[in-house]
Amino acid sequence: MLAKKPMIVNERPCIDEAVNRLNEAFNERRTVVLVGNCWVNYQGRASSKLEPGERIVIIKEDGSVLVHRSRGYEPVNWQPPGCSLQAYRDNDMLVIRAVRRSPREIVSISFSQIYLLSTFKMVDEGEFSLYASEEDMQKAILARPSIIEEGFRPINYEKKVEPGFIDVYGIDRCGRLVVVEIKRRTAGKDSVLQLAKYIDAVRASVNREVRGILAAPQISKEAKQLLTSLGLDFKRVDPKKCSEILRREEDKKILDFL
Amino acid sequence: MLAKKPMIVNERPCIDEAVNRLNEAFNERRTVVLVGNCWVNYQGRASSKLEPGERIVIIKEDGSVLVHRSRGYEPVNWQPPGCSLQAYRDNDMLVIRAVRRSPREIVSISFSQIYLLSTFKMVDEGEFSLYASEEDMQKAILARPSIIEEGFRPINYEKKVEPGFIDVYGIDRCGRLVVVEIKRRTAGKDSVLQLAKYIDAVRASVNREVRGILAAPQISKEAKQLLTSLGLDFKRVDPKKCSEILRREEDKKILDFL
DNA sequence: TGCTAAATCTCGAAC
DNA sequence: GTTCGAGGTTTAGCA
Repeated sequence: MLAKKPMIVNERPCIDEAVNRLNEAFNERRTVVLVGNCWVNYQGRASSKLEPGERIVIIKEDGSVLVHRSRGYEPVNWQPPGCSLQAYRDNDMLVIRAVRRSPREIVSISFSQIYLLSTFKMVDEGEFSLYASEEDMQKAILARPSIIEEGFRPINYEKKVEPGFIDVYGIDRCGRLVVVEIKRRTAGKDSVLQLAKYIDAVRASVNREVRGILAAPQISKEAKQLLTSLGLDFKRVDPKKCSEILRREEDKKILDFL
Repeated sequence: MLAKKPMIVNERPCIDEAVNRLNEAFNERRTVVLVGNCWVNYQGRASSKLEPGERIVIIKEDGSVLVHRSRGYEPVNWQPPGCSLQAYRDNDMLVIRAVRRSPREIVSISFSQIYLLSTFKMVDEGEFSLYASEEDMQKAILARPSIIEEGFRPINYEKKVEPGFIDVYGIDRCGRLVVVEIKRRTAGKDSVLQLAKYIDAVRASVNREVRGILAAPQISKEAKQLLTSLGLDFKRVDPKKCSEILRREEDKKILDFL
């Protein structure tokens, strides 16, 4: 929190004070946390109406708006970043209007009571890193192809074919072409169909035997059946082990460099 | 806000006070809003690390946890409803541990500074209604089949075929079978392929002509091309008009009942 | 519980 | 800008 722009906390502010604080916050791109009794209307891609009740509203410096109820992970109403904000009094209500262009969407929040209003500037340069994404799994397979099977040699990745991109493309120990489809979570039928589409595309362009391998931590029962019926293979690949392998590969590179 | 369990607001509380307030809130299932400087670790389906910075943390009465950065709609870290919560002191840090079983996941939030801590009970019985979902569009088409085309007669919906469920299944004015695939938003190539799969499944089971209609508010250019090349049709259907039609049908039912 | 399909999905990257 | 794919997706519905 910047010392020169400290946090402002108001308990049970009157409407006019809240209007001033909010518009000041919108102008200065301060973050807003608001707790109170409100109802919400939304019109845009769909329409919704939320009857009165006590909620938490967060308005961020980038213009994103979140209306949270007492339960659940998801906001009941929201507006993504970049919308224009306005607060005003309407009789005995505080109204916040958040408008997004393209697609045009309007969220209107009307407060009959405000229990808490706080505005502040958040300083946050901290880096966020997520391990074992699908990309990490791909990197790990390229760095250590034996994850797929002994003798597998990648020759390409993100290879473009008609329906999309092949995660990893290579040759097995017998010289057959291999299309590898990677999923970082349980593979479903959609993954099998995706792999099948890629294989069809490859078969249409080369006159050789083409194998398909679905690499994922798990596979659903139905997907397994479909995969088998199509003559394709499944290889269990653990995302955690992939991130460990990547870490080791990074270490190796540093050693090689020294 | 219940009068007997009023909102508690602490600005810059010390760690021990925050620990007490938090555990009290967890026990009493009070909602928590916390603003401060923290770092976050996550381990579960994946792993993540968030370096220190100022964030907003919301902990709801159902045990859901949200860590929000200064920007964006999505929380950077979270825990879905039903996780077990614990707050404790670790040297000069306030630590909040949120553990979920099945899948086992742990989010650990460590605060070096707390600017605002507020706990309260939210009373929220307000109803939420969203208009014009895909289901509403389906209902509207069943109630007024002419939305699709004159002479269209539905004979089934959510009909099971091998790859999934056909939204609406019927017969056109010439007696040809019709498979209708509904999308409440701009239809893409995936929608066309989904429709094509259903049609293939129907064609495999009956020895009759089968038409396919994609019903959506819009269709992407690529999807339109694919659709045309497959000899299928597109019918613009406005979700808003569907909800109006549904409303009128509801009115009619009430009138019929009276 | 597990799986499937939808979402005001969001978000980011590629075209 | 649009389009496409991934997500710790979440959520609801159903076998």
